[in-house]
Amino acid sequence: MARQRLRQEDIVRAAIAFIDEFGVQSLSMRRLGMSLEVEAMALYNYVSGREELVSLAVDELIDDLFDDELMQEQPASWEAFLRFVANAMRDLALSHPRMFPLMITQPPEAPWLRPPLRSVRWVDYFLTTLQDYGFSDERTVDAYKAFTSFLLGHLVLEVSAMGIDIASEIDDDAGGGESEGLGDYPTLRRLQTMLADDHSDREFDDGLDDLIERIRATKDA
Amino acid sequence: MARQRLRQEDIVRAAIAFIDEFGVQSLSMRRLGMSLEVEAMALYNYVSGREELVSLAVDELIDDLFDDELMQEQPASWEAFLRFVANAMRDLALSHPRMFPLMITQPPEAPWLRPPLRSVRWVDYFLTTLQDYGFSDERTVDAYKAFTSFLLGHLVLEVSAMGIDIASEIDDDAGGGESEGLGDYPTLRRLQTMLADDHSDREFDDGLDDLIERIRATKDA
DNA sequence: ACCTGAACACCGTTCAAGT
DNA sequence: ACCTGAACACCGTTCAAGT
Repeated sequence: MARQRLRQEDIVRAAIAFIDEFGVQSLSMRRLGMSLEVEAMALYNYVSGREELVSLAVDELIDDLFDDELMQEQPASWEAFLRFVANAMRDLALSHPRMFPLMITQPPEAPWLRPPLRSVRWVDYFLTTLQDYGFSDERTVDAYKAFTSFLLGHLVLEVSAMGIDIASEIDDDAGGGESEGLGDYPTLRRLQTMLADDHSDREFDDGLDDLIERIRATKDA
Repeated sequence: MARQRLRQEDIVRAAIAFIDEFGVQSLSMRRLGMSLEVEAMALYNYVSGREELVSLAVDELIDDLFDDELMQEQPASWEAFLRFVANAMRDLALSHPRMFPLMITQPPEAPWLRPPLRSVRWVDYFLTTLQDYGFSDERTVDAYKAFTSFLLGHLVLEVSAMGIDIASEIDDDAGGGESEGLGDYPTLRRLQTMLADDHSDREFDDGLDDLIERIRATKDA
């Protein structure tokens, strides 16, 4: 049969593709094996089990982001750096909406690694860069905390608004069922279209501007 | 045997207790049945399946928060209201750390319901209250978006820092394994203790103060 | 009306056996 | 060294049967 040797990375990438398409709940060792034209049990030569596989999938995505986007060029300022990281992470979240909940939900390597920046390599790079731009230790840590908290809040909301059901592969009732039974909630009914208006891009940029403004204000205080 | 009749609410509360203790991944219909001294298959008379059960568990917690905390008294100002809701939600998240990821990860009733305020009743009440304090339509919606995004960011991070593994019931390697292999990351190593310092309470309060300040600044603009 | 027990089609994972 | 096939202990869910 001239079967090619499996490699852990191929398995992990297949898992990411599978989760992107069908959701984690649908990922089984047997089905993933099928997609790789191998018996499920062969996967155990490369990963210790399903749990580790999911964890590796998350790590892979985070590492990709680091390698592809960041090591390229040095940004011109710390503001540009924050914008760059924020937008790269946002692109990642929006292009893998079924993976993103796992990124923030899997336990990080250490409790002081805050999602979605969840690897020592990443966080060290982030902190070092800020320090290179003259941030003190205190301000570096403050900025890291404010930045992660901002990023997380926005991205979870954006992904959630995509209506992805991380649990099932089929949406029973897709589409924007509008004002179903909102009769008892007049305020909600009146504001509904404003709430549904999607200004994610602008909200994200404005929030980021705000954050940068606040960091700037305390940077040299 | 004088078996008591099951009720859906008892099943849902048992599911919450089970998830709190062991995590969602450990919840099975058979095990939950055992904890209620009933065969698993009896549960299907009250819930359509495991998926609905988890969804009901999330709703139950959100409803509890609404009933227990909010309907009590009218707060003295919109600032007091926001603080009240924020702290109530934070208490809920911290006392059910294994449920919280489900609250933000389950698809909401409508995509414009932003977690963790994920019920029409809740959101209508929130919006109505702000309007009672003189917020215009635009400012109400802006405040709602800023508030949910703030709350989500902070709470996800706090829960994540608790190191809860939503996937498994046993932590292989619990405890604060400190500076394992941080040799290649000097910045991280130096800032590690500052990062690990838990100032969640202060960060939350400061962030909330900030948010309220920003909302105040635009309220009558 | 509600619960049970057996059954079905799946899981994750182990392990002896093949090559 | 790596993959397979059978096996084990579990799942969620259906359904006929009991009471």
